[in-house]
This record gives sequence, structure tokens and C-alpha cells, in this order.
Amino acid sequence: MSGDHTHNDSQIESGSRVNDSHKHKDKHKDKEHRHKDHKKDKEREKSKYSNSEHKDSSEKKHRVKQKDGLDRHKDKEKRKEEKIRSFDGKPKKENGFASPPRVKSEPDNDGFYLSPKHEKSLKRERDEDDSEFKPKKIKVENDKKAKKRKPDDDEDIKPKKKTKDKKNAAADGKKKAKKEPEEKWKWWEEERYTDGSKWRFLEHKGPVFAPPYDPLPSNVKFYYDGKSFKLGEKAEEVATFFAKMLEHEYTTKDIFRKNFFKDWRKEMTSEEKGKITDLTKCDFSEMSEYFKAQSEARKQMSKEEKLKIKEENERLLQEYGFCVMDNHKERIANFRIEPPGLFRGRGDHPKMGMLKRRIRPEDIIINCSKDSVHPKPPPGTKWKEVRHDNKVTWLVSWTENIQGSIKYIMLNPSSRIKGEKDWQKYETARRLKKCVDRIRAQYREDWKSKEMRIRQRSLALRAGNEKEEGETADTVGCCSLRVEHISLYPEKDGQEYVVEFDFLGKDSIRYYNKVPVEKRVFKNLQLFMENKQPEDDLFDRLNTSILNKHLQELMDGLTAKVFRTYNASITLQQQLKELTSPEENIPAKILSYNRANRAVAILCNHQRAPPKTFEKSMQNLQGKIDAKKDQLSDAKRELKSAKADAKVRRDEKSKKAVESKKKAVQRIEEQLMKLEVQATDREENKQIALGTSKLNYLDPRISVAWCKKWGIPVEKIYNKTQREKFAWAIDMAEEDYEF
DNA sequence: GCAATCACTTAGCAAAGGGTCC
DNA sequence: GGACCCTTTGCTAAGTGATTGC
Repeated sequence: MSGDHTHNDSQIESGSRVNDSHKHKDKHKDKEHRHKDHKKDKEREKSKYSNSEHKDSSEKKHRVKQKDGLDRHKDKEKRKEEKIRSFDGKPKKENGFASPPRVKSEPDNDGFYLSPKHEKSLKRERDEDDSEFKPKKIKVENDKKAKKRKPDDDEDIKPKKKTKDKKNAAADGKKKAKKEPEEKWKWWEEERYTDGSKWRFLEHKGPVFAPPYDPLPSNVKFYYDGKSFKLGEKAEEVATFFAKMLEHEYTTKDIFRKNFFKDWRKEMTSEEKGKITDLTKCDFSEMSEYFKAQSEARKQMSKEEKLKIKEENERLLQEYGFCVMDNHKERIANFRIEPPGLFRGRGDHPKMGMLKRRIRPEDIIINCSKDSVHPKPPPGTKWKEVRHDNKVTWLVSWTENIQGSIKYIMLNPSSRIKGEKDWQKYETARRLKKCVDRIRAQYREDWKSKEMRIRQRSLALRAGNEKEEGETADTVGCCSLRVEHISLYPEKDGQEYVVEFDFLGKDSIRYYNKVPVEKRVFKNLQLFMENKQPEDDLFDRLNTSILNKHLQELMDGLTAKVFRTYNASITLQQQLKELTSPEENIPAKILSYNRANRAVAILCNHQRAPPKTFEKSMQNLQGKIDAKKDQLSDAKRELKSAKADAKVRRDEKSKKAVESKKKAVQRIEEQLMKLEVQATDREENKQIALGTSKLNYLDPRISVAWCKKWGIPVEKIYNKTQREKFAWAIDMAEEDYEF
């Protein structure tokens, strides 16, 4: 959790107080009532999606508008104007999507930024051919207009194989060129849609369904009360789900077992139901052994068999893993439908163990262009619906039976549609950077407000939506924080006004922290806790909707989430500046990078369970370090004797020997240093997950700029997938990029 | 005005992949 | 070439926030 309590200035007496404890009681009653109603609603089957006709006609209108060049022209003019305004002397580097133009930089005007809509219009026009809806053919990626990169950008950077210019291609030889004939499409150099539509043309093959149930061989038996019992196919399938999880802690939990048993019985025939009445009498061990043996056999497969499977997967990927969106072939993130199984909620989830049912074509809604070749349902089946909604990005959706929520098939993070959104997210966070001081000053003022509502929102800058009791695990965010989650200490560990937080956040990850705050914040919290029970909401006058509405007023596009992105990115940038020493070698610099990344992960509370093999792997590494140390002392000894030898002999040969021994020592020292750095890094990373912040919160341009500045190959920071996701940043960020 | 719904992002875990070492 | 171990990828749950509709 990244709150926004980074100040420590003067303490001001808290103002008058409004007693409104009765009101929050009302709120609670209300909650209960809502909860019941909602449950009923959920049980009703919804048939909302059938009015596609209406959508079609509105789409037609929309298209007509699109084809009209007028609007586009107006946009272009506006953009030109804005571009000129934004060039207040400083050239903007981020390909025209630089810091949104400010009216003026005085603090007073800080909130005065252009809306996201305006932001979009800052971009250049899309290619003419993009305004056509039919894909004439899949574009052979060959971006002639793409600006030429500086040669030094390209060195050492593998993904550039895809984007490399002809000169490089020639130098690299023809083999590779043959392998990767396509150039990567630089969508970030093209115009974005400004009308809220996400695409003009979308064609795909639909989802891949889970394979049908393959019954157990007759020798693998299920036992009830010590006797073998032949289950029917339906009950057997569900039993195998449990058997596969037998090793897992889940199956020992009461709720899990209870939920599983209840749902399992629903799948039984009346005979089975009559017989199987007690889960403790069920013996799944033979099934479990069978699956273990199967997975072992899979590992032992011959190369050829493995290759065959790999090829089959590749074929599926090629057929179903891509779609055509607006003339471009784009990778789909999850083209497989989630297979049936037992629901594994996180934390103390009340629904864990419930049966996640098999999804059939009749459950599937397809979204694609009207004029595309529609995906075909498996023979003898029908889709639930085929719609043509270009205001959304998903290709396939279905409703899941555990929570009744909708699941989607969407595009890969490397796609244009995801990349644009990601880029925009960081631009919003950068806008916040420019007015964060003003916003902070304002909410500090709000702490004095007479209105409880205003005081509360001023304290809470992180979201935390309401959740339904009994539907999910009990986790909270800022707005849903309860009295029991904080403790106030006028003095603790030598510090004044300490707030101790202890609660379960997203994914039931514990957040525990002691934060010294200003007196006024402290007093306010005391006030909010007055006359409340531990289970009452701390911020009873606040919810995410009120909070975000308020934030919107402070800055266009500002939501609680933006603070998280901003805090994370700004921290990375600061930490990198602080931690990177110019004289360090590359491994040491990378350690500094990881430490900066780690600071962010800690800030965002991105924890992980220490890997099971952690201790062992540390031991191994230590062993390597010890061996390297021995090797080093040997090498040093050898060098010493070589030097002595050279002193006596004074010939070329022995001089050379000294040189080569020197080099050996150097090499070993470097290797040792690398290992030691690795050990430090690993140790420090034991319980911290870097990936989440790297992937979701850190403006990649900061990292790319840092790499360029210090001559670090970008592959040392981002792996292949990450480079694909951040291709836009890798292409556009220069070494002097400032978040 | 507000709950419900929908769309989309963020999250950690576990299996798979693949490099290294013997 | 097989075991081992780290990294990557896939999976899907769990959030946020905007929109819808009563």
C-alpha cells in the first residue's frame, strides 16, 4: 500500500468536531440490506445481451462519422495548435505524447491540464489506410515512415532484430533476416482513436475449449469406506479435481472440504448421493497416485514425444493465438478457456472448493467485426451471442459460476491496444507529478475542515472498494479500512504520533507498518475512531466513488490508483539517481537498479512467499563463492611466483606468464564480485516480488533511460516478454528522459 | 443517487522451459 | 544426456474505476 503521507510539517490544532456516530450505524444497516438484495439478483439468470440490433445501428452511425474526414481535420488543426503551445522552448522527446501542455507553470494553474481526450488529440494522424475498415491484407510490417533510430540506440539490443534497419540486417547476415522478415509495427508513432472506439476491424478464431474429460482407466479406483466404488463419469470428473489437489493444504481446510462436498454431490446420481455421505470416508489416494505417475511420465517422455506436443501447441497458438485488429496481426493473451476445477480463492475465501464448471460454447459471447469472418462454434454447438462492439477491447467473454463475474479473452500486453493504455497511464501519473504539491497542500488544509466528510477524504488517498460479506475473503483498502485495523500511539519507539496499520490487503497479503504522522492527522484519526466498534468503518463517510470524484476535481483523470503509479515511478527515478555510482561496473549497477526496484516493491507491499528452495539455493551460491575465493587465492599465489620467476629470468616468456596470471586474477576477482553481488541481491529479495511493480507501476522509460545513460544493455533489466510489452518505451526514451 | 454491472488492471502462485553443471 | 535449479510464462483471482440502469 502506498499511502500519501509523506509530509511532516507544522502541527495545527484540530478544528471543531461533528458527532455523527448514529449515521454510520445507518450505513451498516443499509449494507446488510443491500447485501441480501444483491444475492437474490445474482441468482437470477441475466439475459441482457440480446439487443445487438441496437448496437449495430449505432455502430453504423459511428462509422459514417468516422469516414467523414471533417472531424479528423478539425482534430488535426487543434493538435497543431496544442503542439505549438506545448513547445514552450523545450523540445519534447516522447514522440509527441510528451508531458501534456500546461497552460502555464505557476503553481496556481497546476490543475489546469488537458483531459485525456485532449491528450489523445496530441498524437499524429493515423495512416490513411487505417481509416478503412476492411483489412485489405495483413500489413507486412514495413514502416517506412518510422523515424530512423540513432545507431547507438541499437547496439546490444536484441529485440532490435525485429526493428533493425537494413544496414544492421546486412551486417548480421541473412540467416536471421530470413527468420524474422517482419518489422515490428510501431503503433506509438501512429494516431490514436479519439472517439472512444477501440478498433475498426477485428477478426479472430474464437477460444480454445478445455479438452473433454478423459475417464480414469478401470484399474484406478475410488474407495468409499474402504470399499472400491465405481463413480459415474460426472461424479468421477469432479472427484479427480479433488484428487489432483490432495497434496495441497487447501484440501485440509474445512470450508474447502465443505464447499467441495456440497458441489460434488450435485454431480452425483441419486444412487451415488445415497451412498456417499461423508467426505472423510472418501479415499482418493489411488487417483492421486495415478495423476502423479502421469505427470512423472510426462517428464520422462522422449524428445520426439515432447517435440510433438510442442508442435501441437505451436499449431494451436498459430491458429487461435492471434487476431487481426485494424490491419495488424496481434497476439492474444489468453485464448484458452479456463478448464473446470475447484475454485481456489486466496486467503480465507468463503467459496474455496466450489466447483468451477466447464464452459461450453453456449456460454460464450463472441465480439468481432461484422464484416470479419466470424469464429465458428464447435460442430453441433452454438455461441451464446455474437456481437460487434468496438467500444470494448475483448474478443470473447463468459460468465463464471463462482462469483458470477465476467471473464474475458483479451490481447497480449505487447498489443497496440494495451500499450496505448499503459503509456497513457504513465502520462497521467506524470501530470500528477506536476500538481502533487498543490494537491497535498490542499488536503492538508482539508484536515481542518468542519465537515467530517472532507476531513476523511483528505486522509485517504488509496482506494479500497466495498465488498460483499460472505462472497469474498475479508480484505480491505483505504476506504474500507476498519477501526480494528489501526492502533494509535501518542508515542512509540521514540517517535511521536505513530499509527500502526495491520490488515489484509489485496490477495490477503498482510500490510503491517508503523507510520509517524503529523499531530493533526493523528487527532483526526482519533476522532474517526470515537464511539465506534472495532468492526466499524474507519472512514464511514468515504467510499472510493466519493474519493475519486473529489480527485477528479483536483486533476483531470486523477484517481486513487494514479497515486500508486506516481509514487512508484517517482521513487524508482529518485532511487536510481541516488544509488547509481558512475564508477561501478555493470553487475554493481544492476544491483543498484534492483535495489531501486526493491524500494518500490516494498513501498507497494509486493510480497511473495520465500521460494521453497530458497535456503538451499543460497547455500549453493555460497558454495560457489567459497570455491571462487579458493580459486582466487590460488591464482594470486601463482601470480606471485610468476613474478618472482620473471624477476630472476628477466625474459619475454616469463613476462608474458606474469601478464596472463595477472589477467587470470582479474578475471576471477570479477567473477567473485559478480557472485557476491548475486548473493546480496537474492538475499535481499527473499520475500519481495519485483515483477509486479516492474510490470505495472514503473514507467518503463525511466528504466530505458537509465540503461542508455549507463550503457547497460536493456536485456539486463527486461526479459523478452517485458521488452515486447515495453517496446514503445525502449524505442522512444532517450537517456535524459525525466518522469 | 446509488447499487449493480462491466471492463480492464494488478497480483501471486505454480508449472513449464531452458540453461548449467557434472 | 540427465539432474538440478533458476527464470519465464501461464493462469486466474482479486482488485479498481467507469458506466449503466433502476
